[in-house]
Amino acid sequence: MSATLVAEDQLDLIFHALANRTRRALLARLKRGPAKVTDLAAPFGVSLNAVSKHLLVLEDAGLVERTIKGRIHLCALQAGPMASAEAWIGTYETFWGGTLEKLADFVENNKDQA
Amino acid sequence: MSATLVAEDQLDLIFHALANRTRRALLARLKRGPAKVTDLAAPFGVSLNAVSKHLLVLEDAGLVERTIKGRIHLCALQAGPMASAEAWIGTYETFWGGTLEKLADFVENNKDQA
DNA sequence: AGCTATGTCAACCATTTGGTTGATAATTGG
DNA sequence: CCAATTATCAACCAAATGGTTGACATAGCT
Repeated sequence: MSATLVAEDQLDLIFHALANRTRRALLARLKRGPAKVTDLAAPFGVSLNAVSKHLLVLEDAGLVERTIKGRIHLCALQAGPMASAEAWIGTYETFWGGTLEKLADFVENNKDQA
Repeated sequence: MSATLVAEDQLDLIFHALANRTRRALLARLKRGPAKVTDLAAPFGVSLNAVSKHLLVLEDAGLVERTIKGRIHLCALQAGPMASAEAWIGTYETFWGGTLEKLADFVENNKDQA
């Protein structure tokens, strides 16, 4: 357990975690459900060890949670912390314009299946 | 001009640019309007040179645009590329739940001043 | 018990990062 | 013209990144 994480510290961790395409791909894979480390590594052209390290980074950012059962480490997506990142970026929406309207449409069209 | 930037390349640049708190602070400062390099550097405990390098990173990501007028480099916020990052994160909203509703409220309450 | 599968740890390596200082180029004001 | 301002360039440095290979501990299977 770390001490209370200041907002800036958390943003550092999350944005850094997202700044690598292998890690983004891992997160994308985890959308389809939890997976063990070997299965996560399979589709990538990198070693199991490399993936193991990427998972540590993702865990540090709170984006992946691990459940150890025997020798299997089941990794699950924890998207929650991404909300902070999205909120930060959200404060810039005014500066690229027109987005609030598109957003309104999107929300309108997806209200039911939320 | 670089060759066509694949989406993943662009996300690499943007998330990396946002993964540093000094750079985030620079962007935050630029919300209040364009500024020259010296003025941008002033509030930070780092050298002018360090800020100069951070600005290069931000320019690479397309988040800052520079207008050179004499010896003054006027730096302006270009938030546009953040939309890609927000869109990417947006595909995870389903996984942290309840956000679509909050979003709907937000959009409702800000429709007028959009 | 013994082999195999799972995953981490440790050491190593090249490159990048974020910062520094000092020198240099260019513009501007007295 | 000279001095000061603005900002980059170049070299350097310690630390972090992203990757590797090899060794190790644990857990299952036969």
